[in-house]
Amino acid sequence: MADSPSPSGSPDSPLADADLLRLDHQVCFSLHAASRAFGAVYRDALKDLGLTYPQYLVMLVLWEDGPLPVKSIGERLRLDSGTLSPLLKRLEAAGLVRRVRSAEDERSVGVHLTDAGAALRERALPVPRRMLAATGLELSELRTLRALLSRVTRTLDEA
Amino acid sequence: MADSPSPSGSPDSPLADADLLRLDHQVCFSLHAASRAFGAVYRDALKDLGLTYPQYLVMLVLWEDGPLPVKSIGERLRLDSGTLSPLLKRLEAAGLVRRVRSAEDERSVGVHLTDAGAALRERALPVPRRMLAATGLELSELRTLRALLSRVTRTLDEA
DNA sequence: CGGCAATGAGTTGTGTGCAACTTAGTTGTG
DNA sequence: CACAACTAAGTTGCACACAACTCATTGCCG
Repeated sequence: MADSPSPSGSPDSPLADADLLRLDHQVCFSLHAASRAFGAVYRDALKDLGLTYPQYLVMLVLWEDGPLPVKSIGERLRLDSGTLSPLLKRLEAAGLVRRVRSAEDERSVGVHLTDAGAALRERALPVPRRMLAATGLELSELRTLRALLSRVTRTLDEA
Repeated sequence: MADSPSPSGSPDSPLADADLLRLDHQVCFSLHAASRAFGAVYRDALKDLGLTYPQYLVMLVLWEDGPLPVKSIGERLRLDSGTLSPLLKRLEAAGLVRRVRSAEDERSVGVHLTDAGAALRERALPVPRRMLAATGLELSELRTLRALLSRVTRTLDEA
């Protein structure tokens, strides 16, 4: 993963196919690898709470915005029911969440925090600081990273 | 995913826990989401080749550096044998790869491209350009992104 | 009103990703 | 040489992630 500068001339000149190929798979692989590296550190940080990283993301959404239908959680986290249904079932089995069929629209299921689920927030508070420290990035770099990633995701989703 | 600026004052001042929490999960979630968004576009681009994205990464390594033991592939892709063994078995079943037990060290298994595996490279060549275009990023931004991600991964792996 | 497309959740099947373990082969040390 | 420590692959079990599907409910349109 060393920084191998392109062999082809000046900074932003048109690149040869071979260089493009290398840059592409460096970027995509870096993304893939970074995502999994984060996962590993989160796994460790969340071990005591009994949460996986995707479960933690769902809890974050619920801690911030109270009871939500499965659909809305899926929109925020970019996840479909095929992923969320079993995940929420596990959170319910762990006693952190309740699922309530909506009265107005019986297709919809609202996800509510239990007392235990709400209480877990306190124990989760130190996690972000620990994660940010583990990245070793400056705040400005984090913001750059977030902005680039958000933009890429938006663009890719349109295609 | 809107850019919600921190409510707490100046650019890089110490942030409150609540802001940190938000920034943390914005960064980590962005990474997670971007990785999956890439996966979706790759899935489409690789459909015709009959490869998944992780399988494509393995093929890229083999196309670049010829026959390699499973161990080396794992080091480059940051994957362990638990992931690689079944993946390689599928590539072998697809006729793209052969696994050969090493004679010098019988613990080691070398992964070799078959003729079909080597030939597949031609059909994979247009994929990177298509992916880079789909990101909508400038070359300089791609380089920034790659550099940041590589650094974060390295730092996280040390922890 | 009746029927039919659209919607929300859930299920099934495949493919990662990783921890924990097993198996077989190798190396270092007394 | 013997034997413990180590190493490379593979296996097992669990939890995503997503495509493709089912099922029930809702909304719309003639």
